[in-house]
Amino acid sequence: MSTVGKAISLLELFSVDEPELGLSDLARRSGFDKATTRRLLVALAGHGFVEQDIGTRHYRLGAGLSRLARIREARFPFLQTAVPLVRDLAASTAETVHLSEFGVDSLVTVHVEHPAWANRVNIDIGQLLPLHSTASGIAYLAFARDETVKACLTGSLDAFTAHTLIEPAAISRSMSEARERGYSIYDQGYEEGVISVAAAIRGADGFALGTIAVAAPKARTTAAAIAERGLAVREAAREISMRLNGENLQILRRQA
Amino acid sequence: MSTVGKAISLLELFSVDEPELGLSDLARRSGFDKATTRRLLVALAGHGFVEQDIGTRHYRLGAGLSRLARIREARFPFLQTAVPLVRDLAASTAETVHLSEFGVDSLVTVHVEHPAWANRVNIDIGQLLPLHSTASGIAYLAFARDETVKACLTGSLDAFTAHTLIEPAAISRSMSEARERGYSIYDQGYEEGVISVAAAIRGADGFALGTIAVAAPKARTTAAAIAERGLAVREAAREISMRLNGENLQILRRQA
DNA sequence: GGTGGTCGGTTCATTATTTGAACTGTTATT
DNA sequence: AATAACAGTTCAAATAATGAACCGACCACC
Repeated sequence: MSTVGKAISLLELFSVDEPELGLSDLARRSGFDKATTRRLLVALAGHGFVEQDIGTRHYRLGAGLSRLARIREARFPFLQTAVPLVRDLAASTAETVHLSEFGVDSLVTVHVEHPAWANRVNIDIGQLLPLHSTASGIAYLAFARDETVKACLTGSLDAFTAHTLIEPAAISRSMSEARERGYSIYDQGYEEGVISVAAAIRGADGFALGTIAVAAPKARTTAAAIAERGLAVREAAREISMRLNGENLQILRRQA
Repeated sequence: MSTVGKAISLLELFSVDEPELGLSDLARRSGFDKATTRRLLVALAGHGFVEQDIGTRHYRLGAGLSRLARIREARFPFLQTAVPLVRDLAASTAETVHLSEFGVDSLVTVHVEHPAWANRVNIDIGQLLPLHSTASGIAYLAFARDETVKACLTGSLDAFTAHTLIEPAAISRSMSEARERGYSIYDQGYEEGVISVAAAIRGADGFALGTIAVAAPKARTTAAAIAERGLAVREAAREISMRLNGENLQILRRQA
């Protein structure tokens, strides 16, 4: 692995649940030597990618990341555009709504709205969603580039529950359905007792950029609710796509 | 420079004005060899820190950065907390309001609200603000750790205009004033014709984390307006600090 | 329709950086 | 007072990064 890859995988050890980690802990979890880990952390800290708590000496993600993320967001206002619609959808469905963006080979959860219920589906920001076993994943694949689909379907796929689709043919069928319907449905593919609907947010080229999804405990979810939510999520995704592409056109026009 | 540092300095070549860059361009600007640049980009792309436009083959900042920034933001909801108050302040002052967070050795602009005026102070997200020559910088230094202040005052300081303070004694005096008043005033220290007021956003330990500032064309700014804005910005900073530290207490309580 | 310039991307012998076992010193626990 | 876990450092050995030269593709210009 390249040194750069090692440094980044250190960053990826941080999560919403464990936002601060000590040196030894980082070394242990990454598998790198303590000296190596420290050298990488110092390099990262030098550019503000991590910062160290003065008191505990623990490390956490730094402001440099916020800076770059905001620059990205300025060019490509995915969050800004989508979050209000995620909120609306969360309000109208009273279930967990989450927004994801495609990165490397899975979907990255970038925003979540949770309902007030005690019994609800909990999703953390930063969580990675596999493509073959989630409603979001299927919705994404339905409008993804051929090479992305192929990369996903070749190689063995993990079965997280008894309901997870691991046959390429079954996944393809599910994708086709999602494409026709405009939204995907996945029944307990990633976790028992959770049913989700999702729709793809698409770029100007028609390919999927990310997804918006509603996840709910299966126990209180009727078939009618699924159909209703499907339409709502499809509508939200369409609206986000439209606003995004409108913005993009403006940007291109300004550059020209 | 470490390989990691090189990779990060590639990322830092992207800005709001130039969010997409080609390989040769990146190599030229970074001073690295084209092959090196490419290797670094591939490593970064492997973790979603950059992505490549399929059409133009240009590179841009990737979704992996958004992911990590959101994880950071979940632990430390600086933006979420501050942005509404930045908006309020922008509405009431009708001037440019910007929010910064400290990173490495300068302040990083993480949010900006611009007024509708054609003649206004323009600030980009991601822009770095020097500590000694901006209202934000002085406000930050007024409540910064001694070592940060010392690091800033030792070494030669750039004079951006004829008004920039470059004497450590003068800067210290300005800091003291800001500390007593609760906000800083800087008259054309970074750019001619711009006058700003700023106040420090402080953590639970009392030290500054970042700043909120109002910047306006000097031509339409009266002394009375400055005083009024000063109080408003101080109040906004106090409110943000309170909300942040309240949140932090909750987080600590949850962990205990 | 050739020609020179630039682009993105690749190769591989040379070179410089990264690595990690062993070390110090500090702090919390028993 | 002993133990253990922690953060951080050192330096010879091992490994990964480097960059000049290369390819093919594309574009503009004479």
